[in-house]
Amino acid sequence: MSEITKKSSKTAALIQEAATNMFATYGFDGTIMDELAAKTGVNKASIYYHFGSKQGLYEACMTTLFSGVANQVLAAIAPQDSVFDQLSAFIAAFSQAAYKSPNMPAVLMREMASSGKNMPKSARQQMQRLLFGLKTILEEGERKGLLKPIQPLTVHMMIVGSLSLYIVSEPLRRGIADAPQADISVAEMTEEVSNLIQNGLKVTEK
Amino acid sequence: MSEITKKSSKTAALIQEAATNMFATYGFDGTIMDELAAKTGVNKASIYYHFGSKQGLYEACMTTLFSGVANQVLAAIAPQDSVFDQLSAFIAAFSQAAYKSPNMPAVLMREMASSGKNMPKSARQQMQRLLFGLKTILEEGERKGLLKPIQPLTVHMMIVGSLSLYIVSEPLRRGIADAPQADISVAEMTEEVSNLIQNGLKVTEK
Amino acid sequence: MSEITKKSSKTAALIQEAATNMFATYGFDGTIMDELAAKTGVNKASIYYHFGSKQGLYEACMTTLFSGVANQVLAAIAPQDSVFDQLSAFIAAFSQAAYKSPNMPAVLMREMASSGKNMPKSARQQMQRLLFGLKTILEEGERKGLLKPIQPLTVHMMIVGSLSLYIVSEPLRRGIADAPQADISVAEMTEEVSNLIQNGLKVTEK
Amino acid sequence: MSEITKKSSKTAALIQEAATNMFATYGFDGTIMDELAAKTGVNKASIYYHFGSKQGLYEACMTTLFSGVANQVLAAIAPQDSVFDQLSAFIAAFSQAAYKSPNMPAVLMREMASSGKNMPKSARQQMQRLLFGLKTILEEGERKGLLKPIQPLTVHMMIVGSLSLYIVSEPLRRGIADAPQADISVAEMTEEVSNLIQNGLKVTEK
DNA sequence: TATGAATGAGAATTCATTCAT
DNA sequence: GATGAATGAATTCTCATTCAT
Repeated sequence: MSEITKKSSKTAALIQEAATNMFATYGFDGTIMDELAAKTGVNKASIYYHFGSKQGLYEACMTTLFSGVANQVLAAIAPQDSVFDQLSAFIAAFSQAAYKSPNMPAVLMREMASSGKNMPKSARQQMQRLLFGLKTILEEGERKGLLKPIQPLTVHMMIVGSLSLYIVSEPLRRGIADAPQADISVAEMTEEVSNLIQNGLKVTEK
Repeated sequence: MSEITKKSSKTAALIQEAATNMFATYGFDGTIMDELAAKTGVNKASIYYHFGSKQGLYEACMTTLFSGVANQVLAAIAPQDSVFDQLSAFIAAFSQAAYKSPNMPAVLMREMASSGKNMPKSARQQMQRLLFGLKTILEEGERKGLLKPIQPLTVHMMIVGSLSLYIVSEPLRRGIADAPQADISVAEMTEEVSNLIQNGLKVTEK
Repeated sequence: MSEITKKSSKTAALIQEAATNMFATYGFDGTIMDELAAKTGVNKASIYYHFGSKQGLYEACMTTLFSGVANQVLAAIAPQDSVFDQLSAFIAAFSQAAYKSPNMPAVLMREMASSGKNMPKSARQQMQRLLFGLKTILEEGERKGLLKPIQPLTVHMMIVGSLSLYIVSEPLRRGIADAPQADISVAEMTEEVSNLIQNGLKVTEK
Repeated sequence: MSEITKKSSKTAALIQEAATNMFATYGFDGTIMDELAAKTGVNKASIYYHFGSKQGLYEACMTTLFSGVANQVLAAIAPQDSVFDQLSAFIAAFSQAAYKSPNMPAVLMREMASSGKNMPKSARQQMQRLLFGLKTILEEGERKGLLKPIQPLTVHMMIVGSLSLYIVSEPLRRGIADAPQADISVAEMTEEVSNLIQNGLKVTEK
């Protein structure tokens, strides 16, 4: 709907998947339509037939990508009862979603860096859904006297920022980390982030 | 010498400053030499005279950008005595550096997203210096029984990731945050991050 | 049969009408099959089904267009007795035909400008019929001592050129004419052309 | 000035000349930038460097073309004293200008056919200058009782339309004219047009 | 140092046409 | 007859880089 006229077809899906990878890896400007065509074995004109333009293709990719992540995370917190389980589930689900689809954090960081210049509204709204979910958890925790008051956005940025950065930097890290062996798995890192945030937020009764 | 042939001059400085902005805003591929020339009023050939190539210009920009940040942060923790003060200073200094030069987090996120494809070694080393500084603090804290054991990289990612994301997303945020009034200042957010991390890491004697 | 394979049908007629407009407005090269399809609501492949190719479509359009005009003009002079009435009728009929179907003069001028590159033979023959009709009138007038001798082609060009130019330039004229109020109706202009030509050709007895 | 930034250089002149020919011969849409580059031996990018876009190039060509013609014609009538000599000179000069630069009538007819869609304002103004010159002549003749009253636009169309059509159709004519030998020279045709118009306009004292 | 001009190698987009259903 | 999908071959335009002055 709107201008993103995604005509269903295997070809379109094939293109979109490959394009999402390329956009995540090389960015919008670094992604080359010829290469996408070559990579998918699809004629360049077909890409334009299905998506209208590079921008249109990008928007289709972003919308699908971010709605997928938002759905996964929100689905993961729904069945949880306690505030801490919800927080745990939120972080774990986001981490898993990002890890399984590392395109998302890559694209997210790039878009953030350019103030979302190319980001379609629909993709932005998915991020809003996530933030809203987190906000609900934090407010409930605060109301019940379990969590210290804090700006949801701060927590959101800490979760999304740290995990995205970590996952995205996996290839690069071997060069920055002081020692390769110091590298830890995403699971471990997620665990640490989750603990740190929960410890940091927990109301400590004296 | 190396490859970064920065012949000092007012022109070169002018170019580099504008280029840093453009690289941060549009990325390496999205930055166009013609536009840089137009924006600075400098002849395109002059840019090549001063920096050799787009890549050379980029590296000069990155090196300056990141060494500045690393120097600031490390200078800020040096005079601190207690582990907590050092941690505090680290976070505050990084936040201030990023806030004063928002090009840095933008470039950082972009580079992370593309696995540091265009990042010169010298710029990477500056990031390593930062991580090493943080590691030193955390290890000392752990040795003294003040901090829980944690991977320095985790903390690094939380600090750098959350603050970078926050600062960089300032323009975009009005669209993502659920309510504009929920937007908080960088100082407040930094404070919250600092508290949360210190609370989360502090060893709690029962 | 020939090359103009016009399979009659409502669809074909619809296409041809819209195509004639587009060819007249944008020229052969400027007319785009996709746009024609969009404008008519007909599937692009259908156009090819009915007309074989863009060139085939063009030829069908041209033939219809020019034979219509030639028939109208020749039918108008047939019932006239005097040479002057015939000349009058010729000019008036051409003017009316061109006015009712301004596609014709537009296409005519374009084709002339490109040496009739795309013009099918059948359409050219219609123009020849017109010229032959005019020639017959002029020769008869000359034989009877009523008209000065002149090349029929000269008169033909004056009639066709001036009226075509005038009719076709109606939209543009508001910009060229020195004053909008100077703009006159096609009928008036035709009248003036007719008078001027007849006055100019009339043998003046002393 | 304006957007038509014609950076002076031999190359630019070379390009513009060849482009004018191509635009006249093939029309705007039919003119291919690659061919122009090949024809001139100039790199394609140079064309864009000098003229910015195909449209920009077109506008530069049109402006030069039409101002040349207007200048020639107006210069030719200036030294004439009598109204009839001025009229004669106008027609002869336009004919010669069109004959020497047959690009002009071709382009003119094409532009008229598309309502001047691509015609820059500056080129239109040149045509206005011409029309204004003719108007001045006709009004003076009328005031002196030498010429019948007539709309200047009618005469303008007869002159420009007939001569343009004639000159432009030279190649095509062999196919339309009833007999090749009936073809007459531009000079003869111009003479006939000139006589016809002057005879037709002359006030005949009884 | 500075600059106007030039260019090779792309890169996005278009368009007439075809084909399977 | 009709249609969605596909495609090869252009075609316009871009961009980093170079060069002569």
